[in-house]
Amino acid sequence: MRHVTINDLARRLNLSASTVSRALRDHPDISEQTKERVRAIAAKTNYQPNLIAQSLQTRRSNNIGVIVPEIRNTFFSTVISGIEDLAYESGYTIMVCQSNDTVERETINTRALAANRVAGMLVSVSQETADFSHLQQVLSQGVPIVLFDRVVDDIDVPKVVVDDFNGAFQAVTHLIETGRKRIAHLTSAGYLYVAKERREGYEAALKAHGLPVRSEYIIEGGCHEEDGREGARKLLALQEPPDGIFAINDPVALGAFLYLQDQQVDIPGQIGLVGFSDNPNAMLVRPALTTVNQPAYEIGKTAASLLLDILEGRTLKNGKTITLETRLVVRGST
Amino acid sequence: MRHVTINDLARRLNLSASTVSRALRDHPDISEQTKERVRAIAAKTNYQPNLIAQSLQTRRSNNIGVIVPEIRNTFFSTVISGIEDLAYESGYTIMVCQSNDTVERETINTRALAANRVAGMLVSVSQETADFSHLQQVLSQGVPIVLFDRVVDDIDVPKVVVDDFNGAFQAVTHLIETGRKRIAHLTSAGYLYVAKERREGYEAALKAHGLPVRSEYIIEGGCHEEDGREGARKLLALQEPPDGIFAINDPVALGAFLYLQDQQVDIPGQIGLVGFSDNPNAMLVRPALTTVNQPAYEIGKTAASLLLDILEGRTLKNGKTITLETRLVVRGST
DNA sequence: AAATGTATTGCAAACGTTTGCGGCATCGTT
DNA sequence: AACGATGCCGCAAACGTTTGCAATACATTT
Repeated sequence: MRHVTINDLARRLNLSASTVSRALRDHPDISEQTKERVRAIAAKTNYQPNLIAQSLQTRRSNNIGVIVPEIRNTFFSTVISGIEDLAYESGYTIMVCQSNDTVERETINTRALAANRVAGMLVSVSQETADFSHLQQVLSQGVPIVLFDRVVDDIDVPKVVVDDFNGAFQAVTHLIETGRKRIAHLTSAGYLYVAKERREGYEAALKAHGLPVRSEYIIEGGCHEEDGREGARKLLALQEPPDGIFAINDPVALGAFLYLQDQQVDIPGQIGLVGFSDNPNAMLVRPALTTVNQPAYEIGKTAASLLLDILEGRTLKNGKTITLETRLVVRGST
Repeated sequence: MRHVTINDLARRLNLSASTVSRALRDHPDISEQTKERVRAIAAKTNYQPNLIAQSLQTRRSNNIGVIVPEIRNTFFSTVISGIEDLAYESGYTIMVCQSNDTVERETINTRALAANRVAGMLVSVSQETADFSHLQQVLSQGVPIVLFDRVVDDIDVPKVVVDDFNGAFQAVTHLIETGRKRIAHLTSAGYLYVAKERREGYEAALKAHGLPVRSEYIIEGGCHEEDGREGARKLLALQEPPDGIFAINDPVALGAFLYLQDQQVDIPGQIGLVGFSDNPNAMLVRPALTTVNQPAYEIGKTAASLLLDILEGRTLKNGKTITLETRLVVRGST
């Protein structure tokens, strides 16, 4: 009813703990015969090395921390899936925290992970995060960080992002090329890098086609479905409603979609709609949602592999940024 | 550039490590004055207790392991969300693993978590799992387990499930009451408890209304969207296709939905369709999918609270089963 | 004045590993 | 026969904590 230790094995075999330890790690100093004996009894008693003790001794850990705004949200859960798959292959375990999009909880999470002495962290910052001292503190303790998706500029670590600007540019260009002239943007309040990039892509596309950037067409809200509903409501209430909407992500786009549908607005006839992420459920609505594909699983794998490179000493911990390609997926909503 | 330890603090204050330790945990033996000094320098140097060392010493850990078939899959990610929220409140961190529905990886995961000396485990078994020795082994090491959703009968631990039988019974009854007589069931091959229960609910509802259980109407496949497509294809190919379909879960139902729609089948006119889980995207299709609501977030919270009860000694670790209610949500697909 | 009590601190062992170093056979070499 | 080399193993310290016990200083009581 208790975990069997290396000392238990040593006692049963009349050996010292050090010999058992070395035998288990196949040290050349130990004779093949005793190695056999040790392995046999280890298997028989279901011995499992205490990674806690091991970590303490070797000062290295085999788990990595992950912080995301929220675990439900299929984008992030898919990223986590990618992270876990790669971590698993490399013998790491992941500790997952969610910030619920508050800096406060994000800060507590970083502390908890640091206290747990994770080997490194993968984080996607909260919507509120404007100050990065909690991340700097982690770095100053020698714990490497890799940021993904929700990255921040002012911190020199590797980052994995998609080409948000270009994705947005393509999306809005597509709306324009299909004949829309009054194009609105549903974005999020806060300091999000992705929001900034996508908004700039939106504005650049308008300008590139000689269209004005109209502030009443830019609605700042949150990142969830209800924010999309709310944004669509505001847009419809304008005296000159838009004929195209580019949403910061698919949940927001779907919220807008459902609201517009409720209001008997014809999509794509009256208003064309484009999302961002290519969540699986973007294909479910009718007309299906045009969106920008963002390879969530790949992002997770890439971020994890970047971190593992650092942990295994294959690379430095400084800020190269990997930008994954986005791809416009045209469907019925435009 | 390294973690500051209790000894560092002791040295800087000309105190012993024990005094610092006691001061930090507010032990009455220590004078208020030195407590202040210790707290001050701890804050200033950003001291964080090494939980690894602490765990080793106290032989207790503050992280709990979670194993699910797959993290993407909104049902499980929502459950994890619930688990994390509750764990966070109680000062625990979660280590998340996915089995990808194989026993092999599930077994390795349990080992890894056990080696990490988690305080307890929350697991939803894989589709393949028929042998539970890996779970028994964990239990025999004194590590409590709580099963959720994908539970197994032959193991005496607390479990959190929904009333699968009844949910299925309601769903099929609803199909019958809306006039269908040839009702098919898309289920999964394997040993899944939930599959068994739902299938029994399906059969019981048929019998209760004097309808025959026809084996050609029961398609065993997997749990994903593509399995739903495939199942629907097989059903349509029958010389007497069904007029109602009850799917084991929403992904499968949506796969069937999309296939039927492709084939110009009228839903609900020609075939009525019911899913299980009430994923958010069940509302997105048109007609919206009738489904059985399964409170994923609640399941996570409940399972976590059960485990925490055990960990904090508020209850025993034996097998009470908590059954959460299911609720039929009638929408356009029936 | 001695004894007792109280407040505050330190010593040292322990948790389960890993690892440098030294010890002791056994063996082959000269 | 003496020597060094080699093979195999154990001692002990260390990782960063916690905690029982002892130690010290001072105040209080009889």
